[in-house]
Amino acid sequence: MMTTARPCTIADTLAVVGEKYSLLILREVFFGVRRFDAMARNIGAPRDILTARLKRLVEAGLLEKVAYSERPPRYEYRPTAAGVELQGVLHLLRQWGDRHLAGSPPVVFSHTCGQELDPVVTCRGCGESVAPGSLTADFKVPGWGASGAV
Amino acid sequence: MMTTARPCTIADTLAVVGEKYSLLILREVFFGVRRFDAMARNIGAPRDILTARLKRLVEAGLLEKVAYSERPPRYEYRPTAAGVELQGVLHLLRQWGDRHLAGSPPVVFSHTCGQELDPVVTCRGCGESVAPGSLTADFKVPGWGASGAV
DNA sequence: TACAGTTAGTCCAGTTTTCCAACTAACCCC
DNA sequence: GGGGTTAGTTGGAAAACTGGACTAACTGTA
Repeated sequence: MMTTARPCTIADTLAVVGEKYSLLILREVFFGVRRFDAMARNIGAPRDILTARLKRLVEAGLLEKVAYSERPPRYEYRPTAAGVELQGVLHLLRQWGDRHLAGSPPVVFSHTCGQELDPVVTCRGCGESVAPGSLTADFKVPGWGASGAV
Repeated sequence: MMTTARPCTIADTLAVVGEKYSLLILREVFFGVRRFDAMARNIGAPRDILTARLKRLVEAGLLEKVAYSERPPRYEYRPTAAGVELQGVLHLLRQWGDRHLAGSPPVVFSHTCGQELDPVVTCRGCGESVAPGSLTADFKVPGWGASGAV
């Protein structure tokens, strides 16, 4: 009888950034907002929750806490390289919402190429977009499915 | 005084798929697991929570509930086109975890091109990858920042 | 010196959500 | 009739979230 959940990196990643507000903290940090008060305002998160989330993100290596004042001690939060790697997730979430939810986009991004950003997930190997059905899953853990198209 | 949170499509999207287990439901559905019991097992989610999440995802148009048995009435959950569009998010979350969390990947995906999938977010306009700093944000709502690099 | 303002939190009581296990309902197969 | 499958529902305890007030250590202004 199967009693544990599927071993899964997506679930593991969500254990780090899947709690309420965590991805919104990263959003703010990418917008250049790096201080506690401004984050609390922009996100609309309770301050104690924000404290807890920042702590978690620092521990997980997505943000680093940097002093910008000695007295009184004051810190700001900067994205690490690992944190920056999650920017794509935010682009895709924004794209999905802009496409499927009511209302006009509150922010538009322009790429250096001059075009408005429309993000596409591609395969690094061949450069083609990753279309549904273009993948084969190979499960490495016994009991959790064989190879199959996704 | 600013009292409301930043208007943001990312936050709006997370209101739909940001609750605990929602993205894992989509993961299962993409693996072809479409029935309640199997989802509950594979995700490890409480059954009442699963019920609530499935309801929400159906209402939001990400899944559709399709009868596969008349008597007794039995339904399965299939991804809609809008649901499938979120697959990229899962690929990126998995990639991030495979890179930054301990343990070896429990699943590996192969693209039709023959290579192991390493997803990259690119700009549809120019085909180049979306590197940090290669974007300019243009805020459409007054009071929420001017143009700036991201 | 007094006083308002800024910044980064902490604390608390009340509400909401989640968790877990058990239970129901409607079937099928033997 | 008994056991197995499937899709939920229910209820009580535990955990998380909420909003607001509060602290501490400054800065800048009059």
